[in-house]
Amino acid sequence: MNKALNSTYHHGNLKEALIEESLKMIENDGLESITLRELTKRVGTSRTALYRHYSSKEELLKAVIQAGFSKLDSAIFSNLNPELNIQEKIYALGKAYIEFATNNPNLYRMIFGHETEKEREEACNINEREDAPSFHSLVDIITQAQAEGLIKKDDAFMQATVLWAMLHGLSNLLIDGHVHISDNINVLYELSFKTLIDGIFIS
Amino acid sequence: MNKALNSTYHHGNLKEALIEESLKMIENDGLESITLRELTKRVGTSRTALYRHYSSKEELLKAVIQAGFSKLDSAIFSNLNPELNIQEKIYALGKAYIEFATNNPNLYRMIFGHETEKEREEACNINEREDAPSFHSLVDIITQAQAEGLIKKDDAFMQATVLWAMLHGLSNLLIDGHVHISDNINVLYELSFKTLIDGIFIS
DNA sequence: CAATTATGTTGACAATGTTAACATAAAATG
DNA sequence: CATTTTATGTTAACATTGTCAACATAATTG
Repeated sequence: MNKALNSTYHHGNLKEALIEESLKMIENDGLESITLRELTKRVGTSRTALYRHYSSKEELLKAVIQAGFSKLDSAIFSNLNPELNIQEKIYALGKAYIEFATNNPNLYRMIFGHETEKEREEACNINEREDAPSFHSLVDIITQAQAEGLIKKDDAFMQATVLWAMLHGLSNLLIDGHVHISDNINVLYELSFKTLIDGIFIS
Repeated sequence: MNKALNSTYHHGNLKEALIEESLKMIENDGLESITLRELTKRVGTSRTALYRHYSSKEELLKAVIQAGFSKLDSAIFSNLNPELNIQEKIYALGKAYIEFATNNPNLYRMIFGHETEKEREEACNINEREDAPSFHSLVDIITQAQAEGLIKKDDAFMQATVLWAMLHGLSNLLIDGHVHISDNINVLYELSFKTLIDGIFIS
C-alpha cells in the first residue's frame, strides 16, 4: 500500500490484488460482472497485466475459487467453540456453513459451480482433491463421535458426505431461490438437524 | 421433417428445434458450448433467426431450463410404480432423482444453476414458482404418509425440503466431482436414505 | 389479388478474452 | 558499479460472440 501513491509502473502485489478485487466483484455484482477490463481497471493496471500472473481468466478464477474455499473453511471452523460436545459441534458447524452460503451467495455458488469441463474430468481422475480440507476435519469429528458411541458405526466418510450433501443442498436451494422461507431458515435447519439425529420416518 | 428437403426459407418449427438442439448441445458439450452461431448453424438457419422467437439468448435458455425441469419431473414420477408403499415410493423417487442428475449432469447443473441475477431477485419476490411441480407432489406424498402414521407429523413442506435438499446436495456433489465414489453411488444413496429414516446419531 | 403479418437473412457494431511486440523496472551477475 | 537478464506492465490488434437495423421472403388475412 505504501507504493500506492508513487508512480507505480509495477503494481507490487498484483497477483493478490486481482483475487481480492475479484472476490469483491463477485460478492457485489456476481460472477458475470467480472470482465478483465473492469477488473484490471479497478486494480489500476492495464487490461493484460494479469497475464503475467495467470495464463487466462479461467486460471485466475481457479485461484479465486481456492481463496473462496479457504474463506468457507475458516468460516466453519475458526469460530467453533472447542468446549461444545460433538453433537453441538456438528450443529454449530452446519449452521455456520449455511450462514456462510446465505451471506455470500455469489461466492458460494461460484466456488462450487464454476468448474470447466476439463477440470471436472481431471477431478474425476484424481482421487484426492484439496477442495475441502474442512471435509477431512468433518470425517475426523464423526470418527471421534463413533468412538464415543454418539454416532452410528458406519463408514465415516460416507456419513460425512451425507451431512455435507444436506448442507450443500440446503445452501443451494436457499441461495438460488428455490425455497422461499427467508425468515424461516432456522426452522428449516432445525428440522434438517433433527432429521440427521432421528430421521423423518417413524420406525 | 417433411419440409427438411425443400428449399425452406421458413424452418417450420424453429422455436422447438432450438430447444431440442440446445438440450443436445448442453448434454454433449456443456452449456458453454452453446453459441448462437453454432446453435443456429446446427438447426439450419441464420444466426439471428432465433430473435423472432426469443428476445435474447437468456430468454432461450430460460425456455431450455423449463424443458429441463419437465424432463426431470417426468424422470422422477412417470416410472413410479403405484403399487409401492410410501416408503418404497420415496426411496424410488429419490433414486430416480439422483440417477437423472448423474445421467444428465450438464442439464441438471444448468436447470438449477443458471439463473440471472435479475431472475434470482424476481424469484425472491414471487412466492409461488412453477419450478418444480414435482415438489408439490412430494409434499403430497409426505402429507399422505403422515396421515398413515409413517412419517413424523411436522411441517410437510419443510420435510419435503429436507428430502429435496439431500437429493439436490448429493446430486451436485456427485456431478461436480466433489465426491469420488463413482462405483459406490448406491452405497451412498442407501446411507442417505437410512439417515432419512433413522438419522445418523444414536439416540 | 392486395396488404399485412410472421419469419428468415445479411451486414454491422460493441464488448470481451487473448496474443504479439514493445517498455520499464527489479534482480542477478560480473 | 555497470550490464545483463528476468519480471512485470503497456499498447495495438484480432477473433469470437450477442445483438440490432435494414432488408427479403413466405404465410395469412381481407
